[in-house]
Amino acid sequence: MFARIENNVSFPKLEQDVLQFWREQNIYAKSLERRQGAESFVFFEGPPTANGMPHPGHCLTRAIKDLFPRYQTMRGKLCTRKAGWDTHGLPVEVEVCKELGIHSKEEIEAYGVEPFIQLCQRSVWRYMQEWERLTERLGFWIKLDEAYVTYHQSYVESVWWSLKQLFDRGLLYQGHKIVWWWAQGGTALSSGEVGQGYKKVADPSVFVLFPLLDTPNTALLVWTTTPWTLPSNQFAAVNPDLEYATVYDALIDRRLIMAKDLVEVISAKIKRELNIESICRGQDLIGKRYRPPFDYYYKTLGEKTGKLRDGGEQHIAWRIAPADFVTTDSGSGAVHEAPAFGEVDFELLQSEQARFVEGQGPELICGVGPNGKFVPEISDFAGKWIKDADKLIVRQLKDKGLLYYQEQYLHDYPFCWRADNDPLIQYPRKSWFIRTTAFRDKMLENNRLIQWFPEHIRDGRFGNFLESNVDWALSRERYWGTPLPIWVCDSSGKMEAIASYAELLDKPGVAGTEVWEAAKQANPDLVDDLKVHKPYIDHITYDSPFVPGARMRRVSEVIDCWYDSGAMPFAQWGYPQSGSEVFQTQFPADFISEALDQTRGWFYSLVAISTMLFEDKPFPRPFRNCIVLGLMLGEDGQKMSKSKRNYREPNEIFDRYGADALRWYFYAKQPPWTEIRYREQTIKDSIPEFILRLWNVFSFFVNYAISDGFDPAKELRGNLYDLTHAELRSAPSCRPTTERGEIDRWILSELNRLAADVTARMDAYDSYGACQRINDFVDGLSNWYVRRNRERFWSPDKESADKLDAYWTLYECLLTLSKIIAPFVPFISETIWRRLTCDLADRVAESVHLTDFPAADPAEIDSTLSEQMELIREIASLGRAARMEAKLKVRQPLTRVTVALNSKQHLSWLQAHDAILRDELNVKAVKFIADAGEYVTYQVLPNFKVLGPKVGKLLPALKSKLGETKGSDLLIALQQQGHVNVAVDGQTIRLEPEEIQVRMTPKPGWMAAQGHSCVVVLATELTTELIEEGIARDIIRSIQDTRKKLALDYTDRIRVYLASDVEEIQRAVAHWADYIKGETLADTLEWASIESPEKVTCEVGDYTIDLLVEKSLQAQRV
RNA sequence: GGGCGUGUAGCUCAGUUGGUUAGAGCGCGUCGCUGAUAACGACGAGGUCCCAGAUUCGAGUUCUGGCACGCCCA
Repeated sequence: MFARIENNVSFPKLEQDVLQFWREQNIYAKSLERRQGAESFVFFEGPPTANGMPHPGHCLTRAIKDLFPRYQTMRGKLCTRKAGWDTHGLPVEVEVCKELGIHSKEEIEAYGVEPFIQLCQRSVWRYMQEWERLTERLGFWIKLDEAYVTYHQSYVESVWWSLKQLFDRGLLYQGHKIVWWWAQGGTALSSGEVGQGYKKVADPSVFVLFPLLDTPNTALLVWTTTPWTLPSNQFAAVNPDLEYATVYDALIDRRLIMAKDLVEVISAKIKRELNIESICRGQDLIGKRYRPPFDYYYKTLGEKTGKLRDGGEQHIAWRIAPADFVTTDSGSGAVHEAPAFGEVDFELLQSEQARFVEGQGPELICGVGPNGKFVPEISDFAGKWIKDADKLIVRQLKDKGLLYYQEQYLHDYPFCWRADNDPLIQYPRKSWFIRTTAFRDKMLENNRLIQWFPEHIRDGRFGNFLESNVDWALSRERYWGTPLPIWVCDSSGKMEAIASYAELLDKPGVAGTEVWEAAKQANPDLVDDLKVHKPYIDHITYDSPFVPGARMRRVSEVIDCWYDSGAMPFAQWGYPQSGSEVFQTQFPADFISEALDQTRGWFYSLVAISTMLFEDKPFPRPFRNCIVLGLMLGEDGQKMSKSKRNYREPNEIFDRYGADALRWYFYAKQPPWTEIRYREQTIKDSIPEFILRLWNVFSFFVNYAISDGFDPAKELRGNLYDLTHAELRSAPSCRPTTERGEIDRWILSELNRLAADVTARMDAYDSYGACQRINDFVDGLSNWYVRRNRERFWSPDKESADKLDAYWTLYECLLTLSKIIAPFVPFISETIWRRLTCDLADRVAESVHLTDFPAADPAEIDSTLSEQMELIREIASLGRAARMEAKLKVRQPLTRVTVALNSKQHLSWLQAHDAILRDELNVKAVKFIADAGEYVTYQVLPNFKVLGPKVGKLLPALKSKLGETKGSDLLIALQQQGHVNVAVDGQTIRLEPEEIQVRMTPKPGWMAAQGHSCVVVLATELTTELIEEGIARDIIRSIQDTRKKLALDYTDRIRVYLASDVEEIQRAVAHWADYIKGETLADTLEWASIESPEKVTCEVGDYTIDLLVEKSLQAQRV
């Protein structure tokens, strides 16, 4: 027998019980065992960093990540889910620095790299427990105890192996990267740090003359805001698509070239007329040589030329180059290029280099040292701090007659966030790169095969990013990260890559391992994985294979931690040192999901690495389907922020509303890729809207089943497991669907349609659509099936086939539904399943998560019945609307409603089911009519979708023509002839029945409501009899209300005393006494004068009546 | 400055290939039910679909140009 449902259900409490059950019975492990040998559904976990508290955004990611693996597991796939943790990188170092109260690299070095990385290693687990607790509490099933960890030796070695592949294939190279550089601190800053330090400052803005070599007395007018970069000038850039003017400046007797659109602006600045002499396109200026303002480099390299790739020869520098970033927003339309001090400028250098034969093109010129002071070659300013040199440089320009105009320029410029008087400069640093550009087309090709949700990511954000791919700057001059596994010969500079620690130890003459050994001896608790990290790994050297007597030493850098996470498809298994077999079966992933910010992060690193390493695989894209989650905002629509407290902590949400409420909110309130506003109220709402509604149906079933002794366990026979329809049929009293009543067949049909629809949508990764269908079904189950069938459950005949049908039908609905919703709301579904099967515990799946996802049985689906039921629900709804309009409450019986139908399709079915409408609308009769000319006017409209393509421009004319014709005449003609001819603009159009649509409008004077497929008309006249019956029902309602206020049990019998002088009421009571007594379980119904303080006064129609209700003694004896 | 996205009811959001009454939930209002009861149901009001042009017989939906907001990159 089922256990009674407690009155005050607490979902968080239920969830705790479920969690305990899952833990004790290892349900997750069993769900995997059950699928051993089955086809895989591969899921990759994008590793989070556990050095910060998890917040609601992480809950969303983890909820989505849980949904599809659970679903696919129930669908029969084997979906192992290996957790992972991202542990390297700058954020970890920053956290540790904060604790130590230090900032710069010097301070880290002073503190000691060895203790520093030991702190880093411990710091990454700081919030581990919170993460694990949240993961479990949310119901995210993943193997936490087998998690991959990016600092583990096996993981690092996998990464090394992959880098060695790239190195050996010539894809890993050293080059320059322009970084934001803090000269005083001697370190590069991350973009996040740079973003923190912008200030508004005034810098010099100078217009400088670059005299052209081959055009006499003519100079290019060049603009810059950083005079200190002029000595390092290599090019001048113009936009080839802009128009440039040659103007004559009489005052200095020179011709100047500048953007045509800026002539006026500049003329206004210098306050004199500039006459345009000629105009050309920027394209025509490309290649012209000029003399730079300073000749520190020009004097040796100025005449140097190099061979071009496509033949010919050209000067390597100091000529005009094309650049589309040049605009006419400010300046002169020509820009000075010092590639050392700007990223776009550096790119320009690279594209120039690319035009030359290897080794013949321009080299980077950098006249400033890492300390921000000029190098000795810049003899006039050597040793000067760059900003201090600005003035001197401008003065020199003036002396040389090259300064055309100078002003102050107000703009935002980044400063160091730790020392806010130190300006940052863009500065070239040696860096390691991966030649990803060589794989651009392959990556694009792979990208095209990925299913992105939403779709626009593919050609939008991600596709664009790939299109404009630049080589991956891999190295970081930091401490806590995967060391770059490259050793350099200290004599020849030749290099090789190492794939594992063992390989390193096998090298001839290896030395330096004692540093690690000593550390381990001093502190045996030291994690062994640290031996492949800085500083220990840096001490390991070996004999150079290139130069006898020389040694190989590791380069100092670590790598970008995005490379770590992008390597997870193989590194999580330690491949290829171990895990080859499992890697083969677990690549690529069927499904991954992260938020939008991972587009250029994890999604890119996965695609890039897999494309480069697994070219030979038939399927080198690392994942097939990817849901890109929207960003989550706080309650106020702003970014979530701890300090603003604009969101409630996940743990509090779990305690107040439960994990299911949160999950349902994530899945059912919006598609996952939209921006989500995290609102506590909306999370709370998912309880009454869905979870509680479902629970009420379940509780209704259980409580009645208990009182009626309906006990499936006693009847079910044979092999049971899933309690599918077929298994339920083993019970003798469980009749075939075809033998059950129509409403049972209807809800079972809906149930099977639901299973089919949810399967289709989930297979297409449309979780939002799936939830909408589930919601619709639960609504129909609760507000139509249960409501329409309550009386069947109350029926006193416990053995009647009809009553048993009702029980079996509702039982099946709840069982199947619990399986369908299991991936979404795993807790309540588990509770419902287990309580519905409590007496079958050893004969069926112990957990709903160990069942198969319900398969729809097409034989159970009756789509005609669905349509019919929908229609009758629409009619009932329209009838209520009409009553509302007429201010006739449902308690007042009426003689008749008339339903005018658009189509006769379901007429006979409706006629056979008028009892439902009589009951729902409280009327004595329902009349269906096809020709409702008496009540409505017909308006005939073209069927636009069909006629649009057929008649095109005539459509508006046809529409008004149809409007002029009397609708009912047209319809009759159509019915009689099968078609109708309409003359429009001199043409005759033959209309078929399906080419028109009919709209009915109630005629004035009737109480009617109009829907899509019918009009419902109310007969509003009231007879004495109807009024009396209405009064009786009012009285019943009042008595029931009083019963409730007296807290009577629903089986208690009562005595009722009434007092009223109104004749109508007295007549009504006399007439309907038995009915009233029956409905209210009253033994007696007497007129009396009531003096008791218990007396209640009720409104009945236009009058009032006094009532006294007493519990009947007789009843107490029963 | 560039790329991408978003803009629909008081709020949160749907709206599939263009088709003529633009939907849901919450909130609000009115009413009902009282044997699912610390529940439940019905009905209603509420919309210049950001703006302006264009394409089309027809645009919330397609195109162009704005505006606002967000994210990423510079």
